[in-house]
Amino acid sequence: MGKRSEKKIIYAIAGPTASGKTGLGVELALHIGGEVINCDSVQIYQGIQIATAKPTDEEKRGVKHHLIDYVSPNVDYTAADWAADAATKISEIEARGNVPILVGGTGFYLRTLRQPLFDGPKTDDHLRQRLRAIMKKKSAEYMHQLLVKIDPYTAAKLFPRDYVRVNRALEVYFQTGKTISEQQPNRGEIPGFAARIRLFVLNPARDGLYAKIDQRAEGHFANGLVEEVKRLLQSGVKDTSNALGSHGYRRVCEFLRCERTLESAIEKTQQDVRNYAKRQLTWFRREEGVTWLNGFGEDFDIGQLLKDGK
RNA sequence: GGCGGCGUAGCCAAGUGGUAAGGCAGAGGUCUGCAAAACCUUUAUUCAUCGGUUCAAUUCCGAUCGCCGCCU
Repeated sequence: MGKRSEKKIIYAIAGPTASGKTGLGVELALHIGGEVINCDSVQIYQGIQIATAKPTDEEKRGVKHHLIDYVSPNVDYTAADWAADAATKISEIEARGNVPILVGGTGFYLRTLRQPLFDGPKTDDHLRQRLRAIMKKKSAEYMHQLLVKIDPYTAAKLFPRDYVRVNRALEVYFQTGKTISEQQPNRGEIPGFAARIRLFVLNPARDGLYAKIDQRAEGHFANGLVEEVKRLLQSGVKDTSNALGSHGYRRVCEFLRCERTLESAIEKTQQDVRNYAKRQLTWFRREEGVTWLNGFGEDFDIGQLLKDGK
């Protein structure tokens, strides 16, 4: 049994937003008896629907979907959380004799699954807020100067204004008493299934992709995105949460705070998503073992893909 | 028809008689527990066109074209 399972493939379908991952994933699942594991950092949240392009029941076509709609939007979920949850789902699905299919565009999550993060401390929200407060009074550069004294090696590798990473390095030091640079080499063990992951990345023509993104974002607003955000805020979701910081939501929150017009919220959202799609492509270009699919998901025939892959 | 203003990269826009700020978009990149985040790099042999003055013009002068405003 052991030898047999070593050969089983785990599929992953990634690519920029609006490239047709969802449809292709379902198509593949129907073809080979698969179950989808969501690999999108925002689709994991419950209650945020309209602008996330989560598959509807019709789109799922009876295929089981996991790690979707299952975390409260008040929780700040992380890549490490996802990697652990995804690993569990993979073994559960395979135990059922089905094929796991990872579908989503969060490259960092996927990488975390294949190459675990260093064995570091969980985020300490209190500490993070305190550091952020200091930064607000001083500056990002000030935090970087702090890091220069604590961990010059890491400080040298980071841009002074890249406060997300600078602050994490600071957090790790304050939490453990050891610098992040001395701990980072201690990565978690690569899971046994990692080598069985077969990664496809969709890559449609840029112009067509951008056009689709613009159209999609406009549709989200037309379908009541603003109302959805109002409901979420009323139900107690904080506008500082990761969930409401995502595309569309972030700009609607600004609109509701009267910081921009509705029209500019739409335009800015379109811009955000286009820029994001470009970054996703940059990410996957550096990822190991990618099979590129030059087109939208609907441009490919699964039967043919599987044949070509052999 | 007359008078005035304007014409700088895909867009917005600064500027000076001495050899083109900045922002956005675009492109490329970074990424070890916020990743739909955060950050980095890069983009005009050329300033509507033609001619003149000058050692030197995008900057001054003239003409032409285009746009805007006002007047008749």
